[in-house]
Amino acid sequence: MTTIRDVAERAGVSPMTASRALSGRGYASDGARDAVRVAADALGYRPNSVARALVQGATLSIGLVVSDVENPFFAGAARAIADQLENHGYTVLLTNSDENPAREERLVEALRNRQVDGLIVAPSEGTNRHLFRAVADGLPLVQIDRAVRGLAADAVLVDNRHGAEVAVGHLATLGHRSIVCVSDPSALGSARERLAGYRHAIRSRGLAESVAEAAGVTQGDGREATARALDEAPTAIFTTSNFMTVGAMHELAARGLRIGSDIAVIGFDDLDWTTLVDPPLTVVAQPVAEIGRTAATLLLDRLGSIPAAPRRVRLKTSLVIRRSCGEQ
Amino acid sequence: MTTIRDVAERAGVSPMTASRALSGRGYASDGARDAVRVAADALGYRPNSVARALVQGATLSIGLVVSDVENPFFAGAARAIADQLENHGYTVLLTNSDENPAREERLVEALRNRQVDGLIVAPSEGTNRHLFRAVADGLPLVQIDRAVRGLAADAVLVDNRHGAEVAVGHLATLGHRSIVCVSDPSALGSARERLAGYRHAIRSRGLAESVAEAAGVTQGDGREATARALDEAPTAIFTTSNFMTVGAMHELAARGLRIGSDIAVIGFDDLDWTTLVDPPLTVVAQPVAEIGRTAATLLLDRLGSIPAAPRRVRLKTSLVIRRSCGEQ
DNA sequence: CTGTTAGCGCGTTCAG
DNA sequence: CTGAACGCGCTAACAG
Repeated sequence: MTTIRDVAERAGVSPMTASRALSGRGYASDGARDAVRVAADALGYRPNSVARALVQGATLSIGLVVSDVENPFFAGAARAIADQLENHGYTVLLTNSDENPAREERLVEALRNRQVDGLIVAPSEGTNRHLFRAVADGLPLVQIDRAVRGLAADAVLVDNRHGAEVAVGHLATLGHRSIVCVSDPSALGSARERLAGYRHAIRSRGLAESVAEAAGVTQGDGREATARALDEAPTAIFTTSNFMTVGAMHELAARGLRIGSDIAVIGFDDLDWTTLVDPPLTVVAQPVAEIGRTAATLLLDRLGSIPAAPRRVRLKTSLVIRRSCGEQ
Repeated sequence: MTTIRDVAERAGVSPMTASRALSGRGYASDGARDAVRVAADALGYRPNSVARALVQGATLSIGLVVSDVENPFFAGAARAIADQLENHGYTVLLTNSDENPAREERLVEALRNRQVDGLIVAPSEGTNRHLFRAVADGLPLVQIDRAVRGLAADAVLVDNRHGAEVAVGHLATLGHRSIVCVSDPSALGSARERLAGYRHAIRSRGLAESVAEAAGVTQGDGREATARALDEAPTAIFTTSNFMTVGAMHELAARGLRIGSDIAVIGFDDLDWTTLVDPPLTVVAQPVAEIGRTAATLLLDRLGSIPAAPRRVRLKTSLVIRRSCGEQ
């Protein structure tokens, strides 16, 4: 490994001059600058960010904790976050919590040991003392998709409740009176809000509510919950996330129920394939990339300046009407 | 920030004893060990991995460069890689190259500056001198999905050529004589191999080959290529990747062509939704998680021992027959 | 504009 | 089993 000393020596200057010449911070004569650059090039010098981080107390890296990058929602957010942060010189350390608070705690601790300058987390429900600790220690933290109650940290969310209300309202307007909700575990903040939206929409219309709550967040859990939901012979299903939607569709297909005619479906989250199925799916779309970009921007703000009051950004969802409710 | 000195002081021992007690390496009396642990707990001590990395010359982090985490194939691989590496104490630094060699080079350099202990890369086609440099410098490197010619590094691939041959053979057996291939840019090694499989299968049967090569790797590119491919009025389409498949299906839907009856389709890569569309898609499935696990394992091997000859692992694909070719 | 000194937090090395 | 000295590669702070 070639160090800055080697470069300085070859260029015939002191390490400090070399450092200044390369970093561009501080003064350096043009001559020195050139000589150092030439030497660095010749030697294939590669600055050691670890050493720099130790002395400067900043690693230019940020930790990202999602529940699962395989979930297209989080993959999309991760992508947008990484792009935005990389533009500002940061690197993203990616981890998956699997919605497991204990695992999340281990990950957050490991990330903090690595001296990340900030954290973006989709908090699992459970004990989140590690997040409170992080905030208490002054570590910039942005939550996405959900927010921990009482945690004084920024959060980027969507109008889950409203989105669900609009979806259920759409179903009701089409004449559905038996609308069931296939929900992620209500422990999740986002699921809870969507559920609340469902409930409010149902009640305000004097309909009977019926919720099948999944045991977990996977497609399999969604399918199992759907199977239960179908006992009520509903005419419409509202699912609270993409994995629930996939699970529901598998169960419907297995039972030979035709979407759009036998039963209406609205899912939360829009994906590649929602326009590929027949009929194309009506969904509540989330602005995934914008969520990621916003989270990154909020974090960069905090990284760059004095702590302000925690900000909670609610982005808009939109009901994308296609044909899975028998529309048209 | 509380350092190991603070802990040592509180425990009434020297920093060295505290270090030994906490790391478990080297001798430490039970008394000292306990006192140090108590002190560390009380102070909320968090070891500084950056300082440790500087002195030990190892960061316990590895860089992952994929073309796009939003691609479910890479998301799945990334997930498996992260899981496996985390089990061994490593953290994954995630980056997206967008199949852009210049960007890939910047990312690899940035990762190396951060002193990653190893690299897992899905190499973009183009100038890969940065990869040759990395290998020359002795940095453990594992390639996934594709391999750079002449690069002495491990690689985890699938039997692309064979997979494509089997797929095209299946179509031919069903009586198709006009089979078109909607291919990713042939610059990509994986696409090239799949294309070669397609060509071989076509030629060995005396059929006419017809390839529509996409301008890029996105769905949009796939759709555009499909539009061109359709000019030949083929009876079957073989696509070389999941994004190509999505693009093709959009174009077919737009033209009102019914899969399975009007035209047969086989795609490369199996995904959530392939069983949700009607008819369900016949595909060449890749063992995504196994690819990731294997890559991580190869890397861990190199991290742990003396360099051996580069290994090239070819994992098996499998033709999953469903109903998009009019089967059954 | 440049060089010197000092130290980031830890672990290696070597005496005790 | 424990401690003291030293250095990892770099830059902040100061002196020149």
